[in-house]
Amino acid sequence: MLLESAPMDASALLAPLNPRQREAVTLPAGHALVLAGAGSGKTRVLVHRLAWLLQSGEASPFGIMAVTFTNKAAAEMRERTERMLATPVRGMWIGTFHGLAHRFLRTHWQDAGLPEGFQILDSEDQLRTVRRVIRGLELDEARWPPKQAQWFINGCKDEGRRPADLGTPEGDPWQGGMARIYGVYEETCQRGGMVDFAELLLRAYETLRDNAGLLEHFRRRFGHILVDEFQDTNAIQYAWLRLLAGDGGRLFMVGDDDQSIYGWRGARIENIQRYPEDFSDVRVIRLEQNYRSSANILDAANTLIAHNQGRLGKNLWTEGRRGEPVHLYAAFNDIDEARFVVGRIAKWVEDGGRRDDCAILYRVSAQSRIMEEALLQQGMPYRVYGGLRFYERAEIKDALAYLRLVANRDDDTAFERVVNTPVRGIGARTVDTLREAARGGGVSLWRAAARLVADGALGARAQGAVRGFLELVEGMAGRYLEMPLAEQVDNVVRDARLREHYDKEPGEKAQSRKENLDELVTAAREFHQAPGDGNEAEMGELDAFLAHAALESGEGQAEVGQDSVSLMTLHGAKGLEFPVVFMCGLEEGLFPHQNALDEAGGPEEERRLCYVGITRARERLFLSYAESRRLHGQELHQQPSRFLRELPREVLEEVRLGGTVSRPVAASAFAAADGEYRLGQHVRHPKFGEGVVINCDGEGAHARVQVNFDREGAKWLVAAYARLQAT
DNA sequence: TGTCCCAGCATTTTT
DNA sequence: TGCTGGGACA
Repeated sequence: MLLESAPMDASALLAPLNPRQREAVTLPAGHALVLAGAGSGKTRVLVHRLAWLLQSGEASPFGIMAVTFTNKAAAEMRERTERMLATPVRGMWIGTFHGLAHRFLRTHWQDAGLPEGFQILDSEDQLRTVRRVIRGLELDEARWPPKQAQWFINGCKDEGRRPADLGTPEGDPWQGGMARIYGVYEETCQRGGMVDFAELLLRAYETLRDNAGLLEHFRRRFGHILVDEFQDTNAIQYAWLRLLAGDGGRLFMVGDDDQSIYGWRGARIENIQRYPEDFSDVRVIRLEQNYRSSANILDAANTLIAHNQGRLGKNLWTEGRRGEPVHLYAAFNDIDEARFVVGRIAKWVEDGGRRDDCAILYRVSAQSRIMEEALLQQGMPYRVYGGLRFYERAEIKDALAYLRLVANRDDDTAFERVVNTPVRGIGARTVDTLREAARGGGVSLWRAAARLVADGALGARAQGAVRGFLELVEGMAGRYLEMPLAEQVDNVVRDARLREHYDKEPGEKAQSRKENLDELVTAAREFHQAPGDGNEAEMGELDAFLAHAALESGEGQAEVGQDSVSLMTLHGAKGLEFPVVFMCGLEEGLFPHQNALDEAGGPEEERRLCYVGITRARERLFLSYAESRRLHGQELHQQPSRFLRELPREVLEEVRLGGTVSRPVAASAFAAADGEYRLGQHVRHPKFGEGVVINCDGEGAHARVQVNFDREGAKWLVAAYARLQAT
């Protein structure tokens, strides 16, 4: 690694920090909670803390563990620390919860009760496996939706519960059924040597808990444990940290309860609240000075978040300028909103700004399309974050499934994925037979298939097809043994005839799929196993690559390289910042989202999400809502979001478009209904003339009537609540 | 066995 | 409105 600077001495290391940050960085050994507000230098404190521990001799790299949630955050922390110390840091455990748990399990697979070559199931693999289990149990998928079962299983694992812990489910058939599915799923995974994401954490936790020697070893080793985004930890992650810390360890937790937005996937905001109670001697430090946003933006954020109850409490402040007011735009509809946003970006660029400076944030991904259309129309380059990532693409997963079978013939998920991909005449009927045999014999699909072929128990056609498949994979396994990884990947694509398979697909898809397969070979060529710390068993190259693919699903979209606008969900924006931010769709039901409003704690989490969005902005913040919006092919008329009312009037400024307003068009209109309307009823509007009622919703004052007006082929949007008259 | 069409469904997402 | 998965059909 190339390092440009000389190592800093301790005072140089502390020089750029403010007093609070410095206090946190130089805390003496002991437990700490750093409440780091948005833009207060959270990562900086973590990195400096690492560097300080190492440089002051307080700890050796071997004695430090640093945990994050994303690979990106882990990589950034490592890089910045190494740059600061001007030397690569060896032996330190730095990574994601899942990555570290995986590392632990690879070394201690025997203690964990896993086969040496266990494979990682990503969410999609897990869902397929769950579905297979449900079908195997001959349960009705409508009553036992695989998605919900997956949710149930992961929920249990996140809480540390095994099927045996669920008790006898008298009186609750739903819970009983789910528990049964969970139990069989667990057996299936264990038999196939498959480990899902939640299992990585739970298994690592249990192994440590039940193995005094191991626990003692790791407790002695890691004198310092640093945790990023503490507010996002779930029950098992926190339990694991507490277990590791024991009596002697030191937990250095950094987080912000106001930015907890992952409650819906198991994050426990309570962890951050109970931590000072669980350990008696926790030093709490608040970082409240913000280096990112203008005072107006901070005022908006502070006032908004103050509406939440039970906060640990923080108030962001800045020495910086007051800045522009926060702009608010009330759009007629979503198209108008998009045009407004793009117009403002164009203006920013005209004035010398970069498109890179601008981010469009929205609550649901479905909102991106209308924005994309507007951007496209203006020929403005943009990049949508999120979506399918590289290792999640079908063609990549197909190729990897072959490799997984090469590595582990008992991997049923991989088997099912490619047994008939490319089509080789093994249809649903035959696969059913295989499943039945596997279930009956308590063996994997591979073994069942091998036995059926050997016994000649299949029909002639199926017999040949299945034998062909078995021989194909065995052939691969035999030949690949001595090959370097990249060559194995290259060969698997050729041997399985995947390119030919995708060629049959219509459109441009085939081309991009083939390019992705080429890219996979490149990825394999460039893949280097993360260096261990010398105490670990070395993994095979193929196993390591497969684990890498599951744990780091790769970028969503290749780097564009050119100056472009960023589009992402509010969740996706966490941790980022932009000079210009547009927060769109501030409407009741959309943001806060209706589904969240129906959940306990949902409204507050939505507010935190809004807080996260606001605090992404450095200079200029635009909020917008639409009176009417087309979503899922339905015209929606929602009230402006409650969050808008909760913002301080003084910092808001409503944007009015000068001159004639060009009214965007839409197919229908709503009206408040004084009288009673029926579907199909003809009505008259003073301006738009004759129309037909196509939708009635609600009663009395809350009633809404949707009317279709058709005038000379043109379609019109009527401002909401126009008066109608029955004709 | 493989393909095509239509019904049902649609927060947020990392590992 | 646009995708997915299951069932009907060739």
